Amino acid sequence: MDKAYNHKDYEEKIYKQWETSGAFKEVAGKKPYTVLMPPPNANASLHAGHAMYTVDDILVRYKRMLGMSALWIPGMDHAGFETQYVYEKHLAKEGKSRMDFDRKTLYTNIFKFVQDNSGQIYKQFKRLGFCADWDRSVFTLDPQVTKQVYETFTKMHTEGFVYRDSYIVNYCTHCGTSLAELEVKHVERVDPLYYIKYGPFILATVRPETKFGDTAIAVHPADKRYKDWIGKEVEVEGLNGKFKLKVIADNAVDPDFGTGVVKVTPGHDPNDFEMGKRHNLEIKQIIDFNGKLTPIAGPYAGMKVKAAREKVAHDLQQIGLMEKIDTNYTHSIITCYKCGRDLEPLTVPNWFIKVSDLKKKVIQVVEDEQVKFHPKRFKKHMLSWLEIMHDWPISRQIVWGIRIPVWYNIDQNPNLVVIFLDKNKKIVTGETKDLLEKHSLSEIKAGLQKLIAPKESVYEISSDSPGEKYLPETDTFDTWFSSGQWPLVTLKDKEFETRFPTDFIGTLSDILKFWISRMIMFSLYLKNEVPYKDVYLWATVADKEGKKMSKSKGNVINPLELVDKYGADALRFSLIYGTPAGSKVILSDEKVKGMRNFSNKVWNMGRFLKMLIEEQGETLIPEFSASLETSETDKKMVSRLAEIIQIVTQTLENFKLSLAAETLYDFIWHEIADVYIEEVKQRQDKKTGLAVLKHIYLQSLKLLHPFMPFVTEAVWSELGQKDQLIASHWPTK
RNA sequence: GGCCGCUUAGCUCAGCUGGUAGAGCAUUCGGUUUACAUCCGACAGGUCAUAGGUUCGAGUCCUAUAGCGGCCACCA
Repeated sequence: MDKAYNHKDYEEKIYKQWETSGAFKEVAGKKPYTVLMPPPNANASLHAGHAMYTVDDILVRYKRMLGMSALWIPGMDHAGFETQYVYEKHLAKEGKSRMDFDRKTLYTNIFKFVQDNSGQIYKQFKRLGFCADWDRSVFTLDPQVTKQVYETFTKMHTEGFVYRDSYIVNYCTHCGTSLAELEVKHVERVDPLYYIKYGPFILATVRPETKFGDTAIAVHPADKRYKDWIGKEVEVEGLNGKFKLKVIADNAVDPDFGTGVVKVTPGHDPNDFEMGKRHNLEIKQIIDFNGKLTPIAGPYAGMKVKAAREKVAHDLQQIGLMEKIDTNYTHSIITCYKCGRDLEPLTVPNWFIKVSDLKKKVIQVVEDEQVKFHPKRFKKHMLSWLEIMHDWPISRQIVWGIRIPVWYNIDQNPNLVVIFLDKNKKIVTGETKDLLEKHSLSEIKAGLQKLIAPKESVYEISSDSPGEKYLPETDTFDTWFSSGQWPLVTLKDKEFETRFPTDFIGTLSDILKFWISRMIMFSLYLKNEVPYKDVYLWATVADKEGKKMSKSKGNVINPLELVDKYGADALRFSLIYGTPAGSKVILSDEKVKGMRNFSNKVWNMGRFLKMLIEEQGETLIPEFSASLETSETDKKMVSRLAEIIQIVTQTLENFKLSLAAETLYDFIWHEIADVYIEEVKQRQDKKTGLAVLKHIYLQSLKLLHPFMPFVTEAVWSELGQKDQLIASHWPTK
């Protein structure tokens, strides 16, 4: 044995041994324990956050040693928007964009791209020692997933949970897609606040260019200044002729902002959109998907939004309708988190899931703790989110994903808006009834990029085309719609009898509401059972300054560099030691180094023990047993071990992994090494002491194994143990 | 504005169902360098944010206040 534990000599070798011996497989006839791995993006590579999967690995190893049929099922997510964006950046380098391809080609290309880049992350997971059953890996675009998603959609449609409606989305006219709440970035900015004359009123707005889309004027119901106007129609002088607007009263209006009067533009503001729903207001689309004003804006049609804003403001000033401009107004705007440009709220027809009935059950199981959260406070988070959870728009205007299985008959729907590449590869946009005069249907089908079907379109649900005269829906499902069914697509049919609900799932708090809530919802809807019993909130990995690691901050640490330097065990222990669930962990070189020292200590204890035994003559050391004549110190250590076993088992059962790790660290280092070994070392006759010491040390290796699998396995075999430590039994006393 | 969390040794943080405080790192001193990329021992360092309350007893429960952080909403 070398003087120091050199992780590079062991990790790869040991991992192979585990894998080829089938140690990661389930075992027939034993009580099942099931953990689902949250699927990382298929084209991603490992970042510090993924290293927190260590928590899952520890539990799986522990339960396996307890004698359960532990199964950790891995997978990968196609990660719709995220992946398509990465691919498009890649395209941009070649001077191309997605507009150069028809839908089908683009999809195929992204598929190839993902395939080339995937697999990397599993290799990296293996370097961290993760003991998942890799043969069971599921990709969210695998046929069985698509099949399940289609079935769910069809069932929900039949039972009235699916509807179409226009929906206001935060649309990036540059990236050509709508963004989810998660993808939106809020930015503080100073913009001019225009006070413009509006009929009898003066109102403040930062967006004068949207006035062509106004369909009401609103005031607060309790505002005395405007009380008499409520319900009346007023005539407003515009830049495009006069028009009449109704004055409505709505609580959403802040009487203290500006003059207390606001213009309502349901087509281009989320707040106004909601107000429009409450008051049944007309939606006028005055900005198109290219970020240009539509013909409704009259002389301003075709102008880009920003230019139009300046021109409108200027023109209003010219004709004396501009009261004043506050140039010092700070407000928060939403921007695209990818390209940084301002987002445009636009309405598009969207597919929705009605959640009010579905979420009731979810609230109940969370309240009853059929699903438990660790730490507990996230139960409250979840409940408060569920309360405000609104209907779920499930369609995304991107290619990379599972297509919504809907088809439109062209004879029945003459007004489908179609964007396609004609046979000369030129983009053509228009409505089917016009397009079909110049183009054949097959030409449209071949070059199809996007289809926008008006809300009242007639459609059929089917995975394949129902006939010749059909065009497909081009929207894909929200990624959460498929990953929300993760528990249902990872298990095999018969496993629902034995492994469902699964036992445990680990996650980060930021996707608790997007992912965890939806999995529970789908699971209750389709199986009438919760998907798992315990939800563990991983700590977020932060840098030395305590800031969350993110690419944009440039403070990411590649965990593999730390593995190279200090070993997988050291990194794993750093993430667990001193890190309760739901907290944050500061990953610094010093900490990992400190933990490397611990793994080295464990190694040297084993090495020293072996030396002492060989010195005494191996055959002369008695077997450890309860009847062995031992000294007081030996006895004390044996009972101390029993206590430690109890504490570690208990803390693991309660998901207090950090306490378990700290207990082991202290016991092994400061009780066994510092005190007990030192004492045995001094003895004249070491034989009995060594028997006890060996026993205690080996039992401790078992306890430590889930946390530091490599060094424990290495030293275990160096001490002549024949069977693998990973397959040994968890000590009970 | 709403909700949640945090505030404990110089730093990073543990402290479960209440019984008058712990670890790691750093610092200082000593030892070892024939288990240990070192390691061991020791000293020092905290009125547990503040103010009330419940209790025989509170870092631990309750209320209020302050500072910090997070999430959500609003921002026309």
